[in-house]
Amino acid sequence: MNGRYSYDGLDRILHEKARLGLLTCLASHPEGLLFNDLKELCNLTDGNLSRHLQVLQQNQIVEIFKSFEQKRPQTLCRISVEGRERFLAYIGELQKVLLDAETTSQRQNSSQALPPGWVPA
Amino acid sequence: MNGRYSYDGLDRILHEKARLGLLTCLASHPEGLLFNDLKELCNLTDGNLSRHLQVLQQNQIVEIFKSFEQKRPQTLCRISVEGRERFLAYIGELQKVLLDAETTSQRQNSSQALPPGWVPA
DNA sequence: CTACTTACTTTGCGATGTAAAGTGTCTGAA
DNA sequence: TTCAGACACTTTACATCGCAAAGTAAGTAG
Repeated sequence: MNGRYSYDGLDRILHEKARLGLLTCLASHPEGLLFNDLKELCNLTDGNLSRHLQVLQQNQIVEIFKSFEQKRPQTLCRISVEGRERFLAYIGELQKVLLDAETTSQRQNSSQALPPGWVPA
Repeated sequence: MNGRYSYDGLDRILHEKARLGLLTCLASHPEGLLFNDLKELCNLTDGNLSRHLQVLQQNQIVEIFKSFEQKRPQTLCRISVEGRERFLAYIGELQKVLLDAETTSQRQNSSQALPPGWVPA
């Protein structure tokens, strides 16, 4: 059996600070969001956002659309059906982590009271 | 103001699949755990575990102790007081993510019905 | 004395995330 | 009409990171 605390369901693609923010954001806005909206909502730089969207698109987690609005290029980003599924599965695993974390024993070890024979490394 | 979805509280050191497992595990076992217990609980290879513990120790998140039990070296690992604080703060931020994720709109976009003028990238 | 096990540590390297630089188009001023 | 600057991204370069594989050291069995 796999380790109780291995959390294999934590999809590497989604388990990334920036991308986790992006996906959470996109999941709450199923109609899609523009590049600049995403940039500000997730507090990312242009290059950063571009790169992460590329990764998400290549993994079929988001769909990217282009157009020209008022003579300027615009990028619209939308979470895909598959992306939503993967995101929900990921979130489910996160809930497991939180559940495990809540069972954290309250008693503190206070950096002392170690059986003899142990020396700090 | 920072982006609504930037999740700055997601401490990079803790926001790592393996280390998140390790910390969750260690937080639930404040008396500490042996190298091999951790290895199995978190389903990690020796090298992997060694490396992550080193990172966690250098960041004062865990304390490492050595001893010889039955003529074999033993490594005991325990979450530090500071480590527990950082872990709880991290978990708090995770809860925010889950809360945001739950507000996910149910209506699906079904990969269609896009305003005209948009073309797939 | 040799091979094997245990308990890790170190090394090497490919993959990843990010800042900085670059590209292309449009707009307004000189 | 030319040049600077804004806008909307994309590409590049690099340093960091995670991980598997190899290495170390000490004890044990044959």
